[in-house]
Amino acid sequence: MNKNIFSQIYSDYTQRIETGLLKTGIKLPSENEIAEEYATSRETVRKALHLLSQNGYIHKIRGKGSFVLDMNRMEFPLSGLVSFKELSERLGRTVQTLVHETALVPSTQSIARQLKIAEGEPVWKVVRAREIEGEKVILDKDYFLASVIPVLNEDTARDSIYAYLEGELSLKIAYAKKEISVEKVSEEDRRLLDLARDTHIVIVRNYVYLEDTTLFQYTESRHRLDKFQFVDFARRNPGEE
Amino acid sequence: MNKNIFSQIYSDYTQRIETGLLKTGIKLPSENEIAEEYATSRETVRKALHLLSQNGYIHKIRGKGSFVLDMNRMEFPLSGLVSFKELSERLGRTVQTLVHETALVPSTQSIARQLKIAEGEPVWKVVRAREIEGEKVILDKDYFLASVIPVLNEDTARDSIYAYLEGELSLKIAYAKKEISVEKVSEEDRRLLDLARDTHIVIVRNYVYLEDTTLFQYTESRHRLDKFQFVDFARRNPGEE
DNA sequence: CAGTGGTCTAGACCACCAT
DNA sequence: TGGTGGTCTAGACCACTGT
Repeated sequence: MNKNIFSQIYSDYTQRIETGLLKTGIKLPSENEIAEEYATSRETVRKALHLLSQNGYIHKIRGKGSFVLDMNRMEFPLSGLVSFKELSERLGRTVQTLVHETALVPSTQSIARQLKIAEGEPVWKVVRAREIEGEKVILDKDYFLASVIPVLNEDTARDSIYAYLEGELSLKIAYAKKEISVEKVSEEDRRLLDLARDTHIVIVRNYVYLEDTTLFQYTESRHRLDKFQFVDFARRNPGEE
Repeated sequence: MNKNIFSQIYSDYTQRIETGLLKTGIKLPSENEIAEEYATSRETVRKALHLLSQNGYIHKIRGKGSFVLDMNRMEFPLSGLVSFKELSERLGRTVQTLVHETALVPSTQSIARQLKIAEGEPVWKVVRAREIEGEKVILDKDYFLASVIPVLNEDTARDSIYAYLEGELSLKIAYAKKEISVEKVSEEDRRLLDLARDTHIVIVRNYVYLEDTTLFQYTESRHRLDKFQFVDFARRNPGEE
């Protein structure tokens, strides 16, 4: 797929680790051996192994080697930039998406502030409820810059907007900022989700940026308390000690 | 401090960005210029810039240059491996720590499972309530492998255990796994925190590993709903597209 | 001691952006 | 066209681990 040697090595190993072909604790071949195997230089191999290490797949120990970590990678509900569709496939659960709204609307004051645009500038508003095993537990409210996305219909909203953006529009998503907090349930939450007597709801605010640093999407993902989980892997940085 | 050239460059720039000396949107010198400035090779500079990019300080654009990002770095309450003490200093708030317990105890079944040790193996148990602006809103329950930490007294618990571990014991913390969820409040929560009529509480479970992949600490950080916030920065990986 | 990963070099070629 | 970052090379030396 990707012609870069280092990302080929990276995905070869992520695959082997995710499928269980390489199990927890297993020692990888040495950097020199992998370099020889791929007929490349050691620095290129190191680039791939560094990425594996950053993402919690392996841990490198000087003088010893690189070892596969056990990070329960199957349950990464919100880490990184993975979309709901990809997630539900990974989890293999009975999930369904109910699209409540797909419309091109002028941005409200609140949304304009989140997306750092002028009030009234057009945005695509998409409201979707996520049903897991028969219960509506997540409410996703997405807002996309209309200047970046020409058309958006309900079918793509039900399927995967990200596949459409990256596939057909070939928009390049670069990075995102996520904020998690807990707030009081709104009237809309009560109407569109199965909440019983809940008083609070987890809110994940997601700001997504393109390669050219344009902020093009703001998402508010509202999760019922008992169905929320977030997993994060972090490494100690050089500057922090 | 650190004799590595790349981490020197890294911390030079994190400092300049954090202090506002380099503001959002500013273009960094080109990689060749920085290399010349530090009398080093371009690949070494690239290593530093890559780290800056991974941690949300800058964004690199091919053909254009590297630019400082605005990631509101002052409010990173839980990202990475930063400790409460470091945080409170950064936030500059009125914070206080109440140590409720500092004891060497045999591990219970539950704790033994979390730390993957045999039931009964000795662990240091530290229970601390965190008071922010007069309200007790966070309850931290730490468990450390006693085989790794010989002594631990209440003074270090009140100050910073991490400074003690990394400074005096020179333990090297390598990575951590964090899990965030929301659960029902416990009787202990009610006793040690200012909760009013809250029914739920945010729980951050933190598993901390050393350089040799030993799991040596398990922490349960229990946050009052309204005082909890988590911020995360994520980049798109090569394998994900 | 040989083998491992960690850092660094001085080049090279490519893809993209501005002019 | 010249400048930028992205990838890659073929070496070098160092720090650490094992035997």
